[in-house]
Amino acid sequence: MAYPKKYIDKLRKSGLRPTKQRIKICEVLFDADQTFHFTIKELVRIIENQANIKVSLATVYNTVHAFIKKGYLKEIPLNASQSYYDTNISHHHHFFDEEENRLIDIHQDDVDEVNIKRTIPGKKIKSVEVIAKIVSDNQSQK
Amino acid sequence: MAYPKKYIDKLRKSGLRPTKQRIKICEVLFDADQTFHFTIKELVRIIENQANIKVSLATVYNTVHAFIKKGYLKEIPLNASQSYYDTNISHHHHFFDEEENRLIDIHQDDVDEVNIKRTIPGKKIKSVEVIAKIVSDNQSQK
DNA sequence: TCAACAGTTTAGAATAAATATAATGTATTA
DNA sequence: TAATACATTATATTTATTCTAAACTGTTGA
Repeated sequence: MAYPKKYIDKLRKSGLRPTKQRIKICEVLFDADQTFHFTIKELVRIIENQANIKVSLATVYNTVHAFIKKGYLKEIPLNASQSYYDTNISHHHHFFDEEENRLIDIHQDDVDEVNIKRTIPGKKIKSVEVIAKIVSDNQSQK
Repeated sequence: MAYPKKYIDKLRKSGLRPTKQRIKICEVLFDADQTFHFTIKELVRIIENQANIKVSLATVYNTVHAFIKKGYLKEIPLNASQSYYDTNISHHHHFFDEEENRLIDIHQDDVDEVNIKRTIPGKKIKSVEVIAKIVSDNQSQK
């Protein structure tokens, strides 16, 4: 019952009741000293490794999606076989290393503001994401 | 045997032998007067509707992936349940309308060049894609 | 031209991510 | 604290994608 208030609030605001499993998910996601990228499977594995709480895949999916809807997490647009999520919800972009299946943050300061001149009637822009795919640079410029 | 030479070449350069099925795939993809976006299922359906050739999913997957590897098609980075491909391989970007599951091209001229100041040692940038998610703009600014 | 080979097609099976289901359990409220 | 509404879970389902192996076809060279 001594759940951290900040996580109870986060869950409530996301339309979820604070439960043992969900609090644990919050701890893993939001206690970290750095933001990080994860897949659902990885998140389940982290929880299993650092707590004696059993959390089902379904609960993790539901909770993560509720947080995304609320804006506490972001999904990273990528054509990978699994979905990747990000605890860093600030405006930033990504490198994706296809050879190592690895995501690397690009800070907002490292990319000029992306200014889209075209508009679509009746629609507004919700988000703008830059994905830069990187590969090994074997032949350096001779 | 009267297959168009341009498609025989395209297939050969992609490491594939020209076959009836693959030529048909080429015709659907590259004869169109406009570039377009598609999923594998849609492509199979188009072929079935406009030809009396039976093409299996596996053949379409293999051929599309060979073309992507060669650079004749592009995969669009998106977290949709299916993969979306693009016959427009020129440098351009996309709106993705999540409400209607619809992709819209943004011409290169409509976005300032994305200049990434950060580099990753040993890696080079292979591609840079901008995805702008759009949603209905109901409450116009009052 | 045609036999032999290497590569191709296909239906169906396998895989895997994501979602749905329904029985059991738990937080909330009055 | 009882009743209710919501959660959790294991399991089943769905769906995209990849794999497989048998039948088929384009290619090569004699």
